[in-house]
Amino acid sequence: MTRASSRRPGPPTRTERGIPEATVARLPVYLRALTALSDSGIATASSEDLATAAGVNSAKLRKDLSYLGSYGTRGVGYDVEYLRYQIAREIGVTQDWAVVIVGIGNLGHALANYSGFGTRGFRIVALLDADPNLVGERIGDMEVRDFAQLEEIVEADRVSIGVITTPAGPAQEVCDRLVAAGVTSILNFAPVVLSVPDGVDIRKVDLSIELQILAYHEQRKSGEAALPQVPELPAMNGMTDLPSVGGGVGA
Amino acid sequence: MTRASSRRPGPPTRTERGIPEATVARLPVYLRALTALSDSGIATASSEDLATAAGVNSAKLRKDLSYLGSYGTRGVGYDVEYLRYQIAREIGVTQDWAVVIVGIGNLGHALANYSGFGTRGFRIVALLDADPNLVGERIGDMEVRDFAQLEEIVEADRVSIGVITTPAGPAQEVCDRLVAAGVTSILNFAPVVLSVPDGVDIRKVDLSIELQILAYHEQRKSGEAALPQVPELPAMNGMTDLPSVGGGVGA
DNA sequence: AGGAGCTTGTGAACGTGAGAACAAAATCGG
DNA sequence: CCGATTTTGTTCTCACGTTCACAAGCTCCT
Repeated sequence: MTRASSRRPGPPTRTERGIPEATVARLPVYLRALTALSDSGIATASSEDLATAAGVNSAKLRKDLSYLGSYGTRGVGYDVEYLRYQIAREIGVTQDWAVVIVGIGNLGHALANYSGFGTRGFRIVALLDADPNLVGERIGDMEVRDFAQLEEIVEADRVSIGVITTPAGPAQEVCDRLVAAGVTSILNFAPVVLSVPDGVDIRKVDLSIELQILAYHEQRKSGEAALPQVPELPAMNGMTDLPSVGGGVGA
Repeated sequence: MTRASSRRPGPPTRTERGIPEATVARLPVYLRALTALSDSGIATASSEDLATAAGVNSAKLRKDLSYLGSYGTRGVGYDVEYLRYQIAREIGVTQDWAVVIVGIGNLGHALANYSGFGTRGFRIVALLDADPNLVGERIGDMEVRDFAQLEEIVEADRVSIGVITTPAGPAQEVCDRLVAAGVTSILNFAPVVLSVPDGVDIRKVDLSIELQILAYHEQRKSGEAALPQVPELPAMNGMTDLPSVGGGVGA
């Protein structure tokens, strides 16, 4: 994910279509905040209002928005609808993106059932699984299809985004097939590090990792003193039956 | 999440229990990589091996590990089991953390069904929902209980981590109840910005946002030229029926 | 018309994170 | 026992991200 085109010193490569990655990650948050404000019938909002709604501070928000252009009015604020459209356009959710979900286990099921998908810039065009027992099952108004059909589906529906909700084992193979079929963006829920060629973007969502990060901070809060300083050599006999940490929510 | 205790210049507050947040976020990844190596029967690994398995570069990995102490051997590498234990201890997953899941919709169901939970340092002690139709339903070997019982469950089982998988609407109220009951770490899947008092850690997982970030990059790849430069004033009549972007995988 | 009062957009300072490069320390072979 | 080789731990430098602070610009009131 080396996407910042760094060319020369100065501010982090502004203008000419180079928005910092950290800003890109926040644009969807602003978009949601604007949608909420819009739904409340609010027509204009200051950077302070928006920042509160989005959970960031106002300076950061203003700087982020400044990468897109000057869409505010000094002394007044931002027109909610107008800014919302501009951000949606910048992100690319004014058009619909075709998505396939591969791996219809618990999580794949949950995502497939999630109704608020089609109305948000993304359209699930296929649910795929290699398990013959699952193929044919109906979920909502869709039917699970055979993973073997991947290539023709990607071609027919111009799919550019794939979601992997398989267990860890087959994830890399599924990923390779997706890439070979022409998918260039992948959202991975399997607890493995996937490798993809240049030009393919990949993002990972991992429940176990999130929980472990919380656990780290939690440990700090409760027994700051209960934590032994640095036990140089823990009992070796206990090490083979450690809880097998390191898994994930693969299916 | 202002957790770095910055006191004076120099390297980012090393030693005395101050591990940079970016490093903390990678420790679980290393843990998983070590577990995989261990399962393959590999006893020793160099920083290069580990870095490859974890999907980072070796300099970063060595620096990250150096915050924990000197657990490697120069000229040799790291003892896989030993390092795994040290990281697990640092994160805090050598003990078991009690977790409650609130909101048993599609996603809550999926998480509840996910079997590989108990063996990884986290133990689901309750599935809660306010909907009487759901209360009593069996999922695996657990039964959905009434959200009203939250306080007694948190107290009885010393729950410190809560997972919110409700829709956006009730999420803040659920969050407040969790905090009031004594939960100090929250993992939020609802598509809203939750506010919590100091001392409570919160992390967010949001499918919509991940997809939107992918869409942004995807848009760059395909029509670099198809994208109009900066349309200053889009047709106003089209703006009210924009796809209502900004939702999430709230349930 | 002109000044008071807001609010944006941005330049500059600061802090954090990443990567290159190398000295220190361990093993191994002769 | 010593030098060659390997690999860690750490230092230094650069890039990135965040925050402060303020000039520029807009509206409204008198």
